[in-house]
Amino acid sequence: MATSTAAQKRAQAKVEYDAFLAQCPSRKLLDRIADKWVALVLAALRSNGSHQFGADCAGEPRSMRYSELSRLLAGVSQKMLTQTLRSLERDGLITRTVVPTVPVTVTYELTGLGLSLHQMMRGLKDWAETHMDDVLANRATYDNRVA
Amino acid sequence: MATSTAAQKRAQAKVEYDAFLAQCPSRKLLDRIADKWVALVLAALRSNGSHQFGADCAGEPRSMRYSELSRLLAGVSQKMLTQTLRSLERDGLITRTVVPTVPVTVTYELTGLGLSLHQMMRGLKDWAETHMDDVLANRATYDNRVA
DNA sequence: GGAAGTAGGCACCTAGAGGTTCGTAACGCA
DNA sequence: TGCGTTACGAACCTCTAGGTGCCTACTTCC
Repeated sequence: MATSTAAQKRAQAKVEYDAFLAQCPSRKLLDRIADKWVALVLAALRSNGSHQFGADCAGEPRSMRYSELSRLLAGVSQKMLTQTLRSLERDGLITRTVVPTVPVTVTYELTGLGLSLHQMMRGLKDWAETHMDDVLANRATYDNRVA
Repeated sequence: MATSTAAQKRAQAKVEYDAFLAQCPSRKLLDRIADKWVALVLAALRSNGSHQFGADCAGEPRSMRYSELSRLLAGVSQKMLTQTLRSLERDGLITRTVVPTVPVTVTYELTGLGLSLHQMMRGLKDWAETHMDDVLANRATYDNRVA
């Protein structure tokens, strides 16, 4: 039943392309850091209590408690914080250590890998801060032209 | 009615933090490049027909036709391709030029801004390629410990 | 003359990201 | 005695990014 050749070839190409994407490391990385809170957690663990996204980074990575992170990233729900921390730990980007005090204390800290990732994110941040205004300006004029 | 102080203060902090996030340029950039096809389109416009994510970039940015992109990024639906291209054009990252031949021809090309963004993305890609294996290895051992 | 290409628009549908709420167990504090 | 904290787990709910399918006019190839 070689009904359609062109359509079938497209479908074939699509499958192959999807397979290619599924194993592309860059894509995996994008999926990782695009999680809403990942970047924030990374930045927080690198900071010392300030809210600014990357305006600190002076000194070595800090270890932080769950509740401390929760307060710092005020917008995060407890569920998402837990989920994000777990996934980061799973990927070896942070370490989780439990101290059995009376109310259990859990601290999180960046690993070397996490640190290097955050380093990379700073490059991203730099680009954002230097070019994002242009982007927004372009967007505004575009919208005006259309509207 | 100062019923609850602690809970209210948390709510307050959350609102402020959300407002802070809403205007954070880094976050806007992340939202931008995390769109499923943005990175692929950028890479495609920078390539010359190869599928490899960034394995080319030899030479100046190419201009590409809609159908050409559609074939190259085999997995993308027409809707998403159109949508992605429009939003990229809106942000001044690519240009769209219509040539009124008999079947209208539309070509897309990277702008300087788009080019610099792609440059930044390459840094991301480099990180991915050097460190992603570690991440995946960590993930595997973590999963084994738990399961 | 039907299939295919050219560049999309429009409407509907679904899976999953992320949020909300509730509960825990043991303790401090007013 | 009842709220607050510590670090979550489980159920439930919502919203939207992204996918699918169908449509257009016009043309050209087999």
